[in-house]
Amino acid sequence: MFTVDPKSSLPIYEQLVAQIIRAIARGLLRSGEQMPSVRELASNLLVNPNTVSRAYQELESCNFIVTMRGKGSFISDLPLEQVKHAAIQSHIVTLCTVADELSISNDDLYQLLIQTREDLSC
Amino acid sequence: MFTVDPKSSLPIYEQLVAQIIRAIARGLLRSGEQMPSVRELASNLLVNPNTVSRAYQELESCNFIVTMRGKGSFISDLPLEQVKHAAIQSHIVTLCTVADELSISNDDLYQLLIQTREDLSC
DNA sequence: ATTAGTGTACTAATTGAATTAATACACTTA
DNA sequence: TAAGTGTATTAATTCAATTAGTACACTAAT
Repeated sequence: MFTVDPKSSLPIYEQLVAQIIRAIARGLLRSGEQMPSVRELASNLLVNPNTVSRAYQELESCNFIVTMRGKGSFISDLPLEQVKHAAIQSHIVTLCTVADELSISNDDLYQLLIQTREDLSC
Repeated sequence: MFTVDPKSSLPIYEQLVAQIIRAIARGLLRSGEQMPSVRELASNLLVNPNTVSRAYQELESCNFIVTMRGKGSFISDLPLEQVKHAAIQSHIVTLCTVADELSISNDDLYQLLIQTREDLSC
């Protein structure tokens, strides 16, 4: 279900986080569904269980999953929109901070955003 | 004119970059004006000339200043708006990339932006 | 109680990037 | 030629990030 490249400069646990978020956003993983156990996934991917645990902790800190010691990790049942907004918030704060420092207006910011998204989708 | 804290976790050259950008955005440094030389500023701040040079290079890569070997570094004469947009572009790309991954719409993004900027100005 | 399953705390090794400095070089102008 | 400018190169150092080994803690079923 998931794959990992140990040679990538992107940390293994980040690779996992990205894949799992994508799977949730696409509806491949649904609310309440149980994730593979830390040891099981670690064994499949040939990495240390702590590495998978780290990924799960990142996901839990963004409320994408809920984890219960002794039971397992489960896809969160919070509204997906809410979770996604929380997940992107830090990036927005960063952008706004820089925009403030440079005195860039909201309108300018929005124009740049629209343009950039169009460019990225090509 | 500028100050620096060697004990800060923020690198010295980043501290300099931030201060100089702020000074330009506020009009304290004007188009065409010559910056202090690398050695002079380094000597004032008690840091290595390369550290100042690094800051100047960052600024030049964002087109805030123009630098000429043997002559000195000068505040860019590009339109300020253009320079500011270039300076914020990388943050926008990051945000858009994450938004794509989470399938967040432009409208949602804009709402979050507006809200965050209001919150920050309090 | 025991067992097998779950996640996690703690520690330590290792790597690797980031930062800064020393030094020597290259260019410009007077 | 001299004194000023920025910069390339190298290396030392620090420091955070990543990962793994191991032992612990919790849950549920038997």
